[in-house]
Amino acid sequence: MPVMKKRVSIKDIAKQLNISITTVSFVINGKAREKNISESLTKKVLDLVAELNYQPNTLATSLRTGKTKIIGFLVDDISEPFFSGIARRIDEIASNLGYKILFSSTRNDTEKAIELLQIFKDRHVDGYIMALPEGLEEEVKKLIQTDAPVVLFDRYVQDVKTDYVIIDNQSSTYEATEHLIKNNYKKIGFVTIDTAQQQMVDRLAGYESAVGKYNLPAIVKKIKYVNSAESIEEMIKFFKAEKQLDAVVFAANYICLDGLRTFRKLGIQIHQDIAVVSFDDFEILEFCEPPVTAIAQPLEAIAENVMKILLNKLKKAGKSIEKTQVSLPTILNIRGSSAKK
Amino acid sequence: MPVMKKRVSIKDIAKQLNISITTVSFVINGKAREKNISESLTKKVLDLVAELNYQPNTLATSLRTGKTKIIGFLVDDISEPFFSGIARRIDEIASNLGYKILFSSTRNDTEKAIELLQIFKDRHVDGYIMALPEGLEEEVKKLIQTDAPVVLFDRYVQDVKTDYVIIDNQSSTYEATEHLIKNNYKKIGFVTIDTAQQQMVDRLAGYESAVGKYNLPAIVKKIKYVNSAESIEEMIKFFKAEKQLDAVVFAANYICLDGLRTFRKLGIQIHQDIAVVSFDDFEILEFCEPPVTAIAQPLEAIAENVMKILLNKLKKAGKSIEKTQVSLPTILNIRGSSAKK
DNA sequence: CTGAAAGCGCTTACAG
DNA sequence: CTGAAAGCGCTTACAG
Repeated sequence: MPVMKKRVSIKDIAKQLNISITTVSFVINGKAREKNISESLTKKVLDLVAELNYQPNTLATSLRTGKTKIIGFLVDDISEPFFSGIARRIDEIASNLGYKILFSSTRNDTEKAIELLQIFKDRHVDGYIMALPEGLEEEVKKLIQTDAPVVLFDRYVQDVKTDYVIIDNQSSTYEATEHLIKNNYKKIGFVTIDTAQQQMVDRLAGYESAVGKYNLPAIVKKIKYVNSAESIEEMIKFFKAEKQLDAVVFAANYICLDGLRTFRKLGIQIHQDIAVVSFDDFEILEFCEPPVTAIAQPLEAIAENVMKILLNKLKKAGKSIEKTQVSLPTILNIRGSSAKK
Repeated sequence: MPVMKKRVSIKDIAKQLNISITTVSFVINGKAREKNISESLTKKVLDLVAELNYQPNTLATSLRTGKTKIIGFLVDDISEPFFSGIARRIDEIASNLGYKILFSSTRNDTEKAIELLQIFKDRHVDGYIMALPEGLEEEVKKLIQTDAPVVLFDRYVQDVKTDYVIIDNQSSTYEATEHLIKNNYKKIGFVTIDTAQQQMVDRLAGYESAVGKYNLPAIVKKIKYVNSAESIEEMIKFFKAEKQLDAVVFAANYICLDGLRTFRKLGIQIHQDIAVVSFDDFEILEFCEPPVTAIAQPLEAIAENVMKILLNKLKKAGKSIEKTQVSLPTILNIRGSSAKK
């Protein structure tokens, strides 16, 4: 029968050394010098801690200090490569500093998103990182008003004053569209979703200003995004109706993925039938024939900036400090799908 | 200046109603009837709880009860579709029951894995779900001996008696290999990693018994897996050396992915130059030209079985109950890459 | 039917 | 230099 080892507590340490738990606590928290605890006693405590492999109970510490060293991370779908790439890097940075990330996906469900935010609060996370889901604007505003450390990325909301890290969406699609134009494409479509999300609005604006500048028609399809299957249905109709298109820009990775699925269903050949550019770069694009040109977001830089801002806020907890807003450049990875016509 | 709202506590409720916190606690925890608390008082408490939007402090509850309603989930890399697919379903089931999952990736680093396990312990997770990382056998054995609820999946360890959910690896690769043989392939390679992980050993065994039965040669490449780049280097050498191969089975998704990358580098055409079967099915396979045949693991069923077992253990906490071991069947998704020669 | 009190394992202001 | 004690917000055995 296995013995249920009782965890050693700070009391056990104190008792064994015949000192108070106060002293033990000071030593453990590195305040020995500050509190003028003798070197010899400090060493004794540290030795016993090591010997018994004492680990403070984080629950108790958190209850007492109000800090949990947990950061909540909320996105639409963590299994999307854009989000999981950022999540990965954020997790790395956080781990090195003793923070743990609580990852959650809303699956585009506002109800669920609110619930998850509540769970974060319940779990007393120290900070929040979010690609703000639609419908959560008010909740997040309230959250920010309590001086909770919140950093947004990917999207921002015009009337919510907060810290965020985004990329330059408008100039990215402008350049990508111009790239197609310079390669002699003249009927360039733009497939996006029907949303007020600022980053999508900006991407559309970039496309529109590019075709506008060269006096080309703006052919835009806004999908009412529910799920992949319905999205493909809508695209099938669109591409059947717009046979004159010689190129298309997809406004985000999941849209592009559904676009590629649509092409497969319709037997449309990339480049041969239609040139393609994707907003967001992901592995499948390199496996297409020919590989697909993509606007790549700097995942590492986004993650690093988010963490830098958040950690800074965590240090100055409570005090309303200046909001930091960062916009990063993207890279256009040019591949066969957009080669000269 | 935003007001820092102080969270309402059980004390506030009690004070406002002029009753003890004991009574409030009983009502909140649904023990009103059991404790013979009058209906009218119960209603009053519930009403005030709703009005003030009182949420018990989970930290305090956890400290007191020793339960956190958190489950630790540990795999090599959560961004692999096999793991993220399972994670997704597990998260769904857990959420519905008020559990939260702490997701972590070891990145094939034993040190890091041990550290993460320690974090789980520190955070007092109620249970553990793991695709047991190599080098963690001893740690996990110890963990199980403390009667901690642990459920493994994907892999199992011969000499660790525990609950697990796996698939029938051996017969899966046997069938897949036989499928190639029946389609007239005679020089079938098998690319795996150099490991003692039981699931990989079993997959190899299935392949070997199939080629053995049909008197075909066993051409096996065991990669010393470090990272994707080195793995590709090894495969380039292998495929250059074994030009006679007319088919290949990749033993796992990440191996297959590196295999496909290798083909791209070497200009090898799927099916035309070599037939391909992948263990694990993932989206890129459908985007290949032609699409790649794959052994699909039943992600949903794996997740559901894992959770069923774990929840069962959680209920009977502490008591050493019988170990449950489940083996599930796979599905061979036949596509163009393995069509008749 | 309801409540006072102990205790989960910590941290820290205060006292000496 | 060190310690007794209060308190974080809960749950629950015990008492009446």
